[in-house]
Parts: sequence; structure tokens; C-alpha cells
Amino acid sequence: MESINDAKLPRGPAKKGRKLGRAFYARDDTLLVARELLGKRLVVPAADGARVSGLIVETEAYMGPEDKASHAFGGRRTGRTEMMYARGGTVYVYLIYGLHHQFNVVTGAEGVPHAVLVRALEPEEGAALMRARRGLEDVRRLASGPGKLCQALALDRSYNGEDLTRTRAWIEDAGRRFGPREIARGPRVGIDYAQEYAARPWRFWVKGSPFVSRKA
DNA sequence: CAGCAGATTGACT
DNA sequence: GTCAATCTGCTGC
Repeated sequence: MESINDAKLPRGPAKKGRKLGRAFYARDDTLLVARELLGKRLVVPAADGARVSGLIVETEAYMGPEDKASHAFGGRRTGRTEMMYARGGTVYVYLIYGLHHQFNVVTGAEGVPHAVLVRALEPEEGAALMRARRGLEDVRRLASGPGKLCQALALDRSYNGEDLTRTRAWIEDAGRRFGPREIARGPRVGIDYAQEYAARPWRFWVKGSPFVSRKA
């Protein structure tokens, strides 16, 4: 039986501006995908076709059904979490605290409920539109949190189930590569209830970036 | 800067 | 009814 993880990534150096393909997301090492998403560019075209984008500077890995912090812990399947079981490269967006959206990238093979939460962006294209949507000027605060970046890029539940290899939203190589010394890792945010999983260092961020949701 | 209340929907960890 | 992968605006140091 052929595994989806046998899929090969494009050989040679990653090409700047190239949209990431299925093979990037479909790997079963979700922690690796979370790390490698740092420095990639999340792009969401606006209604007029203008690009609104930012470099990913902070991510978190969620790995159900083992991970007590995951919505898919214990194999839970509900209307909300169903998309976590889709194949890698699928978008999982949900509403939290009744008002904030959270943008996740599903990883692994279909049936494996792993995902990476994108927690912060360094704004690039469309900063003016982001400022208007966020109602503030400071570029460091436009997308420095999972709820903030969804507001800045106008990501809502209509993106749930979207395919990142298509055109409604995607992630592309930005020609940025961070080595181990440029990446920090630590416990995930807001999951104190997750017992032994609360301390797992499954949050990754670009060391020293002023665009992350928190420095430590 | 820290601490906290409030907003408000989905799931029951 | 309670709490959640959050954020803002307020109070008070």
C-alpha cells in the first residue's frame, strides 16, 4: 500500500513565490510542518483581486487524537472539528470565544486529525487594507495573534474546508529560511487545561520578531 | 505595564 | 451551566 508520505517535495532549492503543494502539507510530521511554515507567506486575495499577505512568524501544532489540547482529542468528531480529519492542505477555521476566528492548516493524510494553528504574521502586501479592517495603525499589532490575523486577512468560517493548493487562499515560499538558531519554541498558548500536554513545546516562533503574539 | 471584565458561539475535554 | 487554541478597553500602579 502506498503511503501519502511517500510523496516527494519538489527537488532543489525552494522557489520564491511558489505556492506550496500537497506534498508539503501531507507529511505526517506535523511538528516539522509547523516549523517549516515559519517564513512562508500566507496570501488571501481581497475582493478586488489585490493581494493581502504576511510572513508567518508563529505557529502551533495540534495532534489529535492523543493531544489533550486538540479539538480532536480522543478521536472526537463534531461539526466543528470534522475538517481536522481532511487531507493535508485543507483549511480548518473555527470560531472561539464566540467572536474570534482561528486559521489552521490541516496536515498529514486524510483521517489523521493534525493541524497547525497560524498564530502571527508579519504584514507584507495590503497593509492599508489590514489597517482599515483592524481599525488601528501599528503594523506590529495588525496580525500579532491568531484572532488578529484572521481579522486582518478577512478569514472567517467561509474558508473552512478550502484547499490551499487552489486560489481562494494559499501559502507560498517567500525565499526565507530560518535555521534552528533563529527559531524559538515553547509551550502552546491558552491550553492550561490539557494536563501533561500543556507543557509540550509545540509552539514555534521567529526569535526576536516584533510581530509575534508573545516573546516567550 | 499588570490585571481584569466583557463580548458571545459551540461543545460538553 | 461552564468553559474555550482571544482581544480590547478599562483601571490602577
